[in-house]
Amino acid sequence: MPDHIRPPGQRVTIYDVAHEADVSPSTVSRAFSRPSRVNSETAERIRRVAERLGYRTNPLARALTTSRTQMIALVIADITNPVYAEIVRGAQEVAAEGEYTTVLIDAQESDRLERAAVERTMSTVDGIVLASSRMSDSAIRMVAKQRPVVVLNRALADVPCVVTDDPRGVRRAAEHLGELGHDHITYVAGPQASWPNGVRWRSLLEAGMELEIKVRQIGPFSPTLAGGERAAQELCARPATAVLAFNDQMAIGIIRGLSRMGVNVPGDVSVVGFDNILAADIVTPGLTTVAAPLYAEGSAATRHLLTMIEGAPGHTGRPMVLPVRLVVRDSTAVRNPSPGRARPAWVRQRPVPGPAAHLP
Amino acid sequence: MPDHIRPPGQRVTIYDVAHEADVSPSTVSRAFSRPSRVNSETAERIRRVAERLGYRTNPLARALTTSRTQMIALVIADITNPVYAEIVRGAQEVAAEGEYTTVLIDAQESDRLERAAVERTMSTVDGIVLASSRMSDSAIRMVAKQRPVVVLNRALADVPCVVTDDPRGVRRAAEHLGELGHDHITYVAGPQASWPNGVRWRSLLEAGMELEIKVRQIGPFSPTLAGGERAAQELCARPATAVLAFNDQMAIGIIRGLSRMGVNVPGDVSVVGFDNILAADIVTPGLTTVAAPLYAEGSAATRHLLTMIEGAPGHTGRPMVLPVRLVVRDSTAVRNPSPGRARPAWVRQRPVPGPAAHLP
DNA sequence: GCCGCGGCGGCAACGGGTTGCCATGTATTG
DNA sequence: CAATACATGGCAACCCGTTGCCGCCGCGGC
Repeated sequence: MPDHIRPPGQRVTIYDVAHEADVSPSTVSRAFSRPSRVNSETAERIRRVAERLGYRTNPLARALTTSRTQMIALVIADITNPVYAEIVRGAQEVAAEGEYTTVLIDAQESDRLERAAVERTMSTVDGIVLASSRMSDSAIRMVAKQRPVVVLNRALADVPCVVTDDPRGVRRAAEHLGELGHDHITYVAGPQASWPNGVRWRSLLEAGMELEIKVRQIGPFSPTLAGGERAAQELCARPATAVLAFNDQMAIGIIRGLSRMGVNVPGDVSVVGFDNILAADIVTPGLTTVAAPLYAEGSAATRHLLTMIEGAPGHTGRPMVLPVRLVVRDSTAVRNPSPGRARPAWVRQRPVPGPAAHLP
Repeated sequence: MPDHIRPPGQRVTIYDVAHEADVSPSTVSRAFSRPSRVNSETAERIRRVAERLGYRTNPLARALTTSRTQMIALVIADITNPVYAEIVRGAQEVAAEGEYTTVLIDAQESDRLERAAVERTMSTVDGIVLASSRMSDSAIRMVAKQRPVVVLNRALADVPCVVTDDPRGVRRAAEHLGELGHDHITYVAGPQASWPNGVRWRSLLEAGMELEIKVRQIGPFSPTLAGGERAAQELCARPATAVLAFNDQMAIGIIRGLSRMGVNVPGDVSVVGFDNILAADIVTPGLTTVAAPLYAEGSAATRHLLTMIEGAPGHTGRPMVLPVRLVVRDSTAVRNPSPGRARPAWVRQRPVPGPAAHLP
């Protein structure tokens, strides 16, 4: 029982410890932050007193002078989107190793909210990982000027970036569809503020050139199940036999929307997604999709961020590119032969709008 | 162009603004934190100068004296679990209204990690929402002694709590299964550290009593797809016609596991889940499940937390209970009649272990 | 015996705001 | 016109650690 009276609910400070251990506050401070700078016996005594009093160093006060909070921010575009879960895990793992706390910020797919949140948080963290940022390039650079920043899923000059090899993923998807006999691929676009959205479309354009597959784009749609279902409606008006969706959630929405309208996947339409989220495996039919190394994305970005925080210059040359792979499941199949017709067989002259038009 | 030379990369402080606006630092401080305390013209001038210089108040420095950081922590058990997404959204909404920043902490289903993270973060936030905490009661109380805390999905004396009406949800599920002719329900347990897990089991026991339905429990299993698949294996060894799973992810795992072994859902076995995650709607067959008002959970808990932070006494009497509802989809059906047999028809004498034992 | 050096601990300034208290100056009231 | 009240702004202490610098002490070398 400490004879020193501690008012309850009051934090214990180095001054309390110093008083109790009969040393100066600076010695207490050093006992924790620079143990080599103080006699080991004294340090031990201080540590024991601190323990007894329940002393915890106040990170805010420490940060005020050192301007290091041992916290990093991880900003994700949409917590509702399961892709981020694995990215978060990867980031947390690395951060924890380096004794950093990760604070997660959900931008809710909003440029404005993201900026506001970053603005507020910036000064309390040592660095920031922007995963799929919806902010403008200039806004990102502004942030990067004030704090170490690593950008994920987006390439940007002068700021360290980690991206996945989407062009290769798109290429593999296009090859796969081509091999199945498809000569036309419709890209269902996601948010225009999303950088990979542009990359994927351009990659598809390019792959289409080389593989002699025609491509077109519809959208943009919201990158959600609902967005996919809306896309399905539009697909009915402008039919296709092969669809590449911006992400898995949209792809699943498309499959559902199409099925509801009596279109068979993969019989009538093949659908490919992006990300390989868990649901891609549980939906019927299983979704063929381009899988990204999500965990690795999170950990790579964070590792890079930590080295920057430790003083290394941000490697701003080329973005770090992580490999992807095509996971083939049951949502893609050989093209439904529709001899002599430009349009696929399932298209009725007047596509029935709205839900539930099951074929007999 | 300010004539005052600002060294680049250096933060602008109230002293800079004070110098430029020709007032004392305290006046600048008040101009922001207590505008009524300073002449409105002066305040306006100060604000303009601050704007011009790009001044931002340093939240750490402010917190040092006020011990208010305008941040709250939201600790979730597992970011991989989609239920938390909506909870997070609800919490963020309310927090944002009150000008608070939400920092998310993922406990990764680990008591130890959760404690460590809370320990580290506690002193930098004004309050904490513990959503599905895996910590011990005493650990939670310890935290609650130092900071305002609201606990979600768990009831605990002396700490404000928000819970869902699981007993009623279980009761509704049992009634539903009973009406379909099931006289035996197997509960597939989730993590033992999860408080709702115990509640759900006990509620099922009770409902079984009243409705004259036999109940039993298997598990615990991990509350994931994989956990559900393992449970499916065990269900083969100890067959059942009706299953209530701890959550949707497990329920979906069970459906998949059973189908892989040739068991039909809902033909042979009815499955009910908990939470009504998005995937419950996209899995085949659609999952019958007990839906919780996730968004409301997050917002209610946070609202309560904010009032506590503003000084209101935490309402620790009875936990706040939110209503649930049963969402009936296709994973439940009339019990497969298996006349004169104690065991359901699909059980072979020696259940085939391992995957893929499709019936002809 | 004197000097230099290394180990250790204290002093005091600092980081960036916040706030209690007081000194003005002006408006209100009797 | 004196007395009082209020609006406004400055001074200085404080929040809690961190760190540059200095002084003290003991030891070894010349």
